[in-house]
Amino acid sequence: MKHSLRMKMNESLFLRDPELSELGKNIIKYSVQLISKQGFESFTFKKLAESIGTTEAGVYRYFENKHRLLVYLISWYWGWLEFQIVFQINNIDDPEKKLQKIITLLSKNIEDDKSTDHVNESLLYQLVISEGSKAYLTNHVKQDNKQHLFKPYKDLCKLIGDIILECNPKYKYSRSLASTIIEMAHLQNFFIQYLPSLTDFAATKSEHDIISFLNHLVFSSIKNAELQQSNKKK
Amino acid sequence: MKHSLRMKMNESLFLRDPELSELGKNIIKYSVQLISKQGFESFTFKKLAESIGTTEAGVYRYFENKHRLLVYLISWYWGWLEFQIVFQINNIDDPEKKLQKIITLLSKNIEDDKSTDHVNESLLYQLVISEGSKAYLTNHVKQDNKQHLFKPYKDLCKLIGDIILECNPKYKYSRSLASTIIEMAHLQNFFIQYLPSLTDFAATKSEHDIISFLNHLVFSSIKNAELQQSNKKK
DNA sequence: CTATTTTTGATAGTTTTACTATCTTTTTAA
DNA sequence: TTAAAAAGATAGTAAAACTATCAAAAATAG
Repeated sequence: MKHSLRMKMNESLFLRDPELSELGKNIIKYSVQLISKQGFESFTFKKLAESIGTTEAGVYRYFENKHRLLVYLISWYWGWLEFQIVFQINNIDDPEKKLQKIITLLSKNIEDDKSTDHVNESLLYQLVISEGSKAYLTNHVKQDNKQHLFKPYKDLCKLIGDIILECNPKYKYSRSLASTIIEMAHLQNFFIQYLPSLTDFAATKSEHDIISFLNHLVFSSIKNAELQQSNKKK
Repeated sequence: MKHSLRMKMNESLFLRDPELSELGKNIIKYSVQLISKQGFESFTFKKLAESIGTTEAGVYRYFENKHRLLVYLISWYWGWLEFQIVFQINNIDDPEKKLQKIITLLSKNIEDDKSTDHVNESLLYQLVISEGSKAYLTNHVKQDNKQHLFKPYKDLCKLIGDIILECNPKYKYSRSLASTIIEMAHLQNFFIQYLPSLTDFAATKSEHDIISFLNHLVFSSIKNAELQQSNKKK
């Protein structure tokens, strides 16, 4: 039997729920294509409307502006990823193994998930790598945050943070380490593709190197209790 | 005696060197003000021209477009920061102490440096925190990179990476760790200001916590030799 | 199964942004 | 002191980012 996965999205993100109509689903589908291929800056509702075969006004009925649409796509991704993570670590007891699994899921380009028809996760992963931080790097972060637009990201960060605490309940930087893992998995990926000299992986250009790096970084830090106090004194 | 510091900038960044005229210096000065206060997206050459008291065309004589101006400002910052770092670690022999100094310089909001008249470094630091990654998160990274627009960032990354290797010549991820330090010092700063639940520092909102976190993270990883091979097998 | 509501399509228009062009005046530097 | 370079002033274009309106089509409720 086939299962289909549906995210429940924050309603302030859209004017009309795009998952409830063909046009809406097309807006999602084609915006992922266009943004992942040409970048968010050169993406316009006009181009989107043309590639769908509707009009600009049609798109504006679903999304207030292109930034909201971007945040929608990215939130969708975080929600989807959290589900994948929860699913995949479900039967694992060892928190360290959980964390390793998470690092892998964050670092590896994913295949298109057939249970979500209108979203190509592989393209969406590239989109989140290149455009993800633009969701919050705006002068209206505070207002957006008040509307809980970043909840999926925060939830994921908390989930990972809590697993870090399972590994070492005395670790003091669980949230910051969690956000570091998330951001760095993506950013090292971006650097490998476009600015390889900012990484050590120019030769192989392999995600496995990112995974090794992050595992080493994360577990060294989590397991190292002694330094946590002493650094402050220096 | 007063010293004045002058960065030599990549000439593809501008059409006319802004450091060589009053108008040019004003473009730098006021763009830092405007972008750091209102954000890059709402920044326009028209607003800039108005606040300087010149015209849009005047600004276009110096910079091709606002993205080039942004990259100019950010490159200037990386160049300036590298100088600060080289200056401050000059008499330090212990590479670990050097690295600690660097982490501190990256994480702490800086005071306005009087040796650079037309640039307010404190504002520029906020600008780099919020807009820094927009320099390279574009669909024209590759072309920009071919024009060496990101050289100052890469140079800094190499500088830090080399010091990491001084600490432990066998450490395998010096570049990636260096870019992680740079990015995270800024991003945790951003998160503290705008999305504190992504950090562990919501209570104190203090840069010192970021410094402690990064020190712990970095030195745990650098000093932990054993894990470097074993993780691959898992 | 028809009447009513909702959604979409088609068209048009406004304001702002991102630029380009041109000409004149002022400043600078040989 | 004169020519070259820079700055000021003005105008204009193309595209982006919306808003508005009205008719056609589709969904749905009674």
